[in-house]
Amino acid sequence: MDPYRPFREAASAYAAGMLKQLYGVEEEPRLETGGDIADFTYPCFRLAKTLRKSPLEIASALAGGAGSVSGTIAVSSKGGYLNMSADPVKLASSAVATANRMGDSYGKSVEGGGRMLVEHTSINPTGPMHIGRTRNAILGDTLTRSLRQAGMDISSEYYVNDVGRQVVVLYWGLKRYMAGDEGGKPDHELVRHYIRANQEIEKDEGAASEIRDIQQRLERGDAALIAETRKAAEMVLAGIRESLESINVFHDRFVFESELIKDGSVRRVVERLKALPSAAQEGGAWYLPLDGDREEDRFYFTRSDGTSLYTTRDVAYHMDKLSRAGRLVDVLGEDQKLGMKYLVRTLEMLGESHRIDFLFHSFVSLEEGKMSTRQGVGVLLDDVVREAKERALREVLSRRPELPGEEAEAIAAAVGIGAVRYNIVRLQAEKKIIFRWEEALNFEGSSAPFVQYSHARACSILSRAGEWNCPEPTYEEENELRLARQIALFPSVLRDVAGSMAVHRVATYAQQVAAEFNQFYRVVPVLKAPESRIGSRLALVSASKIAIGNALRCMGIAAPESM
RNA sequence: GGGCGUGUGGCCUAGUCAGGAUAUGGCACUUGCCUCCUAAGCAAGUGGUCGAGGGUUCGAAUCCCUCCACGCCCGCCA
Repeated sequence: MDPYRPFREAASAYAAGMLKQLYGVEEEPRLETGGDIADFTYPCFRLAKTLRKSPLEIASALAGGAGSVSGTIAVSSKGGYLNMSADPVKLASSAVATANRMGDSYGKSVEGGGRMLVEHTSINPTGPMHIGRTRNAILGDTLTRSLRQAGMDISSEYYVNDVGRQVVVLYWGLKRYMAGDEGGKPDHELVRHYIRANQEIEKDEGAASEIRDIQQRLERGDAALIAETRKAAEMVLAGIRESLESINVFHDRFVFESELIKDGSVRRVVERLKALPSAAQEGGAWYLPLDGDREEDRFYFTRSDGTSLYTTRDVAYHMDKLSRAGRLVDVLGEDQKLGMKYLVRTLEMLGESHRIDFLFHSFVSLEEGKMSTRQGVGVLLDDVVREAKERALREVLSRRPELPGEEAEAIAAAVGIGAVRYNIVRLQAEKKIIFRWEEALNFEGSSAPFVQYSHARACSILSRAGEWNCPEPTYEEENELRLARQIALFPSVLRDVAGSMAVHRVATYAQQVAAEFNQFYRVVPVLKAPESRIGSRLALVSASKIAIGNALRCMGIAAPESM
C-alpha cells in the first residue's frame, strides 16, 4: 500500500488529459519530482519548442488557471513547469492511516515478482572480519531487509569457500601448528596459524607443493580430505558468524563450495564448457576466448592439471542458485567486476537464462593504507563493535545516570552497533571509504543515534498518552503536513532501492524523516495540544514511529523505545 | 599500456541512471533556545570555479569528448 499512488496516478492522468485536450499531444507524461515545490512536475520546455510557444504560457494553460484543484491534486504553474501536488491534507490523512494500519509491514508495495536470492559477505573463512569485509555484509544485509520490507520474496546466502587455496593454506597451517583446543574466539585464534602458514609457504617451495597437492586431491573428490578442510573452514566461520550476528547480519543459508564438487556439479559444468565450440586449450589448461582472441580476455576454467578454478566453481554455484530463484543479486567488492563479467558471459554461452544484478562496492581502507587478513593488517569488526558499545555506554550513563545497568547497556548496544552500520550504509557503494574512528562512532548529526533518538521521542509521547483512538486523522499545520508527506514517501523509497540496489537511500530517507519529526516535535505540541487535535497528532506520532522504526529495521539497526 | 569506478565549501556527503526552477544534509566554526511531550535535539549565521578544459542544449553537478588526480582490475590466485 503506497499512500502516494492514487495521487501520482491522478497527476499523470491530469497532465495527459490536458496535453491531449489543449494541444492534441498524446503521450504518457514523464513526471519529475519537484522537490519542495511540487510532488510531481511536468516541464514544458521541450513542448515549447515543438509548439513554438513560450513554456510559461503552456504551463499556465495546462494548469487551467493558477490554483485550480482537480479532485485530489492541486495544480499550478510557475516558470514553465506544470506543478501538481497531492492535496497535502488528503495525503497526510491517508499516509498516517496507512502507516498505522500496516504497522511493521508499512513500506510494502510490491506483489509477486518471484523468488529472489541475495548472496553477500561470502568472505574466505581464514580469519576474523575486518571492517572492510564488513561493508559487504552491511550492504547485503540492508539490501535483503529492505527488499523484504518492500514485499519481495527474498532470502540471503553466504557462499563458503572451503576448498580454495586460501582455506587449504589455513587447513595446512592448523594441522601443522595448532596445539589442540586453544580456547578464545576461533577466528581470532586460528588466523595466527594462517598467517604463519602463508609466511612459511612463501619461502619454502616444498610447503607450496604440498598445498597444490591438497588442492588436487580435493578436486578429485577425496571425501575424507574435503571433510577436513571443511572442518577447518567451519571453525573459523563460527567466529565470523558470531561477529556478523553481533551487528545483526544474518544469512538464511550457508552453501559450502565443497558440496558443489561432491555432488558433481562442478565436473558437469567443466564438461559442458569443454563441449562449447569456442572452448580451447593452452598447455592442457582449458579456456574460453571471451573478447575476440586477445590473450588477456581468456577465461581459463581449468588448470593444466585439470582442476577447476574459482570462477568455474562460481559458475556452478550460480547455476545452482538460478535453479532455486528467478532473480539473483550478488553483493561484491569492486575487484570482482571482471570475474563477474566472465561469469555472466559464460552463463550466456551455456544458454542459461539469468537475471543477475550486482551490487559492487569500493573498499574500506585505513589512513595508512590497505587492510589484509593475510598480513594481519586492519581494523577488526569485533574491536569496532566493542569500542562502539563502550563509547555509547559512556554517553548513555552521562545523560541518564539513574538508568539500571542492564537497560543502559541495551541502549548502548543499539546505539553503538547502529552507529557502525549507519556510517557504512549511508554512503554510496561506489565511494571508497577511509575508516576513521571518530566517523564510525559518530553519535550526532547524520547518524544512527539521531534517527533512533527521534524514534525514542515518538515512543515517549505515545507511552505517556496511554490509550487513544483516532479513526479519521486530519492535519492542517505546515509541520504536520511536511512530516506526513515524508512518511508517505517510504514505500517509494523501498521500490527505488529494489530497482537500483542503492541501499544508501534508505539511510538518506531515515535521516530525512527523523529530521522532519524532530522539527515537528519542537514546534507542535501533542499531549498539550487542544483537545480536538490530540487524537490526530498522536496518530501522526505513531505513524512517524512506524516509518522511522521500519527504516531502521531495514538497516538492521535497533529502534529503542527509550534512550 | 587497456578497462571499470570515484572527484560536490576546511572535512564527510545527497543529488548523476531518466538534464530543468535559489546545489542536499552533516562535522567543524559563530550565535540563540532546556520553569515547556528526552538538548544524542531545534533555530539562525559564515563558507561553493559541483576536479580542469571544450562541446551538445532554451537550460548541464547531471549527457558527449579531452585531460588531471585517486581507487580497483587486467593470475592456469580467490
